[in-house]
Amino acid sequence: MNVRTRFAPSPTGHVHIGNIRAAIYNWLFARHEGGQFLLRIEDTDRERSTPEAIQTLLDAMNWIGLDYDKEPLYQSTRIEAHLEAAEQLLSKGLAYKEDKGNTGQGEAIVFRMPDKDMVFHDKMKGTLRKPAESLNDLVLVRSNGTPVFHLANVLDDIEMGITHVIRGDDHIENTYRHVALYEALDAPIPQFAHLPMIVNRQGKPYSKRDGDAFVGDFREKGYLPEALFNYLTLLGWSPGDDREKISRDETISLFDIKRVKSAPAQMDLDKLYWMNGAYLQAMPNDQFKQGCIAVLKKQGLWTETLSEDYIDRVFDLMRERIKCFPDIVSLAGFFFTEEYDYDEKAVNKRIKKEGALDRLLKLKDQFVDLAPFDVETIESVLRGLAEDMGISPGGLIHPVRVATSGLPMGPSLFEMLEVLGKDRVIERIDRTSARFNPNR
RNA sequence: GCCCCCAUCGUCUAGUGGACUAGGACGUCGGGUUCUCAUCCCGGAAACACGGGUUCGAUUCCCGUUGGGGGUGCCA
Repeated sequence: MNVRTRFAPSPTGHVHIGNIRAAIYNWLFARHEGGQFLLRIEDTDRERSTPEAIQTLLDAMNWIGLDYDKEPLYQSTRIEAHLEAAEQLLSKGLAYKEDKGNTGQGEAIVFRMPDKDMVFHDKMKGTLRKPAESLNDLVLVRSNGTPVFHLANVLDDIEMGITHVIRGDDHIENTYRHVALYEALDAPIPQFAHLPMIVNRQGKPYSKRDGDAFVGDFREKGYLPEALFNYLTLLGWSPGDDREKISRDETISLFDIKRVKSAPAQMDLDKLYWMNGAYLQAMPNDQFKQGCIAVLKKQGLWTETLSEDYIDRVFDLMRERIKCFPDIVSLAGFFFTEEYDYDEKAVNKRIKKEGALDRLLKLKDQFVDLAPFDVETIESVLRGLAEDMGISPGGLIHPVRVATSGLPMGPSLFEMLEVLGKDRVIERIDRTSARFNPNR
């Protein structure tokens, strides 16, 4: 069978995370089956469907890696066909005109639901049925002459030759009615699969009010498209074994719509963050560098004069500690500016303690004449001084770290100081000392 | 109200009548490695919503209850 699926969003300027997941499943199914994945843009709401909104949609799909076959079909080009089909249903007696009297604009065209229980087979949920008496007739064309979603949706799916409709399970109710429409239109009925929704912490459908509801939100926060893709893929589906980090190609070959869960799933941002870290760790060095640099530039921390050697060494130090590109700013910003912030708690604990500054300055004195200023010499001087002072190395290590980076944690201190360089280390210790000296 | 869908650790899930003292992952807690953080390693706590059936035997099948969601639009 020649499988053909589609993604049919209405462009609103944002792409909802639930919609993109539905798109992903359609895409995966089509790719797995060697079929086609098409895009239909439901742009009949001219108010919202601006060129920018459409571009946002296309960008989001491109970013997360959903390529589509053929040119997108714009629903607005199909209105004539929709109206014509409604007329035909009318002439066949399968629909009727009605004026509820409250519009004053004319008569609507209403589809007469057949007097029988509606049944369809859902690829995930099994056989679904609904009694005839619970299905009302369905408006196809409004009294103002515009076709409604149901008519347009079904007609366009027929036009595009869609064989499998994979969508959110909020559409189950519609499907009973759509099936009746397919029959009335004498068109082959596609297979359906209804995905559970993505819900928020309260178990309610994920909405924009929950934040992080749109693809763009994750992109802006520096998430990797492949990580989001992988995470979303696992939100409702699993390969059946313990694999979790699964490449795109592997997912395509493993994907089975029958293995999609039928219960709603909740976004777990912690796990997404973890997965992003897994992809970041696995990425080639150069790509990692470029990603970090992009964020630094955005934050105004980047200077073109930095030597290649310096940035390589910084990124080497940070490589294992970063799970999302923006982390480079909070964890390593001090490598790129003298105006780094001091962590208040760390300062209280390591700098403002009795005698801490004196010890720090003594260490600085040792640094002044140190040559070379490298990991080995720094470490031996520091440990030697600690021993002379009768304190543990940590008694010096922690204060220097806070003084030179502002942070209570970070990369290996000796390497960090070496990369920073002697002059800057001394300067930073002096500056810190002046700033927090109580006797000033 | 009526109709439809759903129900395993906090979260994502494995599980399709016995292999389950219910497995994995994220998170969390404890320990180890270490100059801190991260990584890594070891270990712990943590779930089959409830009640009836069916069966020699139910997480697994059926019914009901409860809870959540959706629909019942001239919205999509």
